[in-house]
Amino acid sequence: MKLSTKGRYGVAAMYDLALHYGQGPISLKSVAQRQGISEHYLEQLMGALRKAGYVKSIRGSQGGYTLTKDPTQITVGDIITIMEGPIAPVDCVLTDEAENTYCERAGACVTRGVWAKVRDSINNVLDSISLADLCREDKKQGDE
Amino acid sequence: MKLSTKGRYGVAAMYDLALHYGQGPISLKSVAQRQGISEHYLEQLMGALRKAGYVKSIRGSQGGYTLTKDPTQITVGDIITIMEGPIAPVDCVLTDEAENTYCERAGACVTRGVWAKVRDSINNVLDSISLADLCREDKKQGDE
DNA sequence: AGAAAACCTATCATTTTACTCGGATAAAGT
DNA sequence: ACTTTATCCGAGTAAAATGATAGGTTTTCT
Repeated sequence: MKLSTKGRYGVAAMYDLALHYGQGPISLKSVAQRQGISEHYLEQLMGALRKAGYVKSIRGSQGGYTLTKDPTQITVGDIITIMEGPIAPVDCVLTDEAENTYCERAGACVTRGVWAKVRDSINNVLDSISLADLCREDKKQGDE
Repeated sequence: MKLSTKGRYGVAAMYDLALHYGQGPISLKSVAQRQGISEHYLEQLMGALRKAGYVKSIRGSQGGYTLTKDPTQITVGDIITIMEGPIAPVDCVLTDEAENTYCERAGACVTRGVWAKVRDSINNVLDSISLADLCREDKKQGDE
């Protein structure tokens, strides 16, 4: 039940972009340095976020990335879903309809209910936290 | 964020043992057949559960496994923890003290709070469901 | 004795992970 | 125009994890 670096790096990078929201394009080089991530690897991850429409890229010198939406409108759950696919502890609860595709036991499976509850509780947490929330948290720590 | 088969098989097997609790030793062969698991692989998994004290084994003909505690006293969280190690989306929240071991950024890391919340919400769900709960669920479905 | 079962160690094919490498393309400043 | 700074794109790759399988030993019941 571990998150891969894709998810962690994705959230770290998006959080970094949120901290600089409104300051023009931010280069991946600077993001990678601040967050301690391989720049080249991060490039690949940002491609996914760009295709999903969460970030916009500006090529060329002085280029970089910016969020396409306000940090209040992007949740940690959004990012994780893009980076790692739908959150689900087992494939048979990927969607509410996936039931029969993955398990012939179908409705008779009592453990399936457990995994669905786990999925929902994870999603509740992740969807309730926006990038803006993280930025607020950062500011609070800086004040101390 | 997927559970491995270790966790799933472990819960399935323990659930099977719970259904037969009080009926003497249950052979892994029968468990494996009912749950659709490789018998030989399941053997390895049961070793971990035995060492952790959740099951007792009786060797020889007519032997098998039994739970060491009442199904009400064993939670899904117990089993998953044995099979997959402590539940935590990232290593820096394995324990509340793991902070500094895994991340020099330590207290300044705002995402760490997110992972701790996810960890707690998963554990809340898993620790709240006992094997007895699953058996009750099974009976309910049988009645329909 | 013979069968059934747990127990133990080793090996292995496949997949996933977390990268690296090498370039192509694009825009800005000089 | 040229250089620099970026994003963009596809391939390759070493290491680890996963999900087993293989083959044998020991124990106990009938």
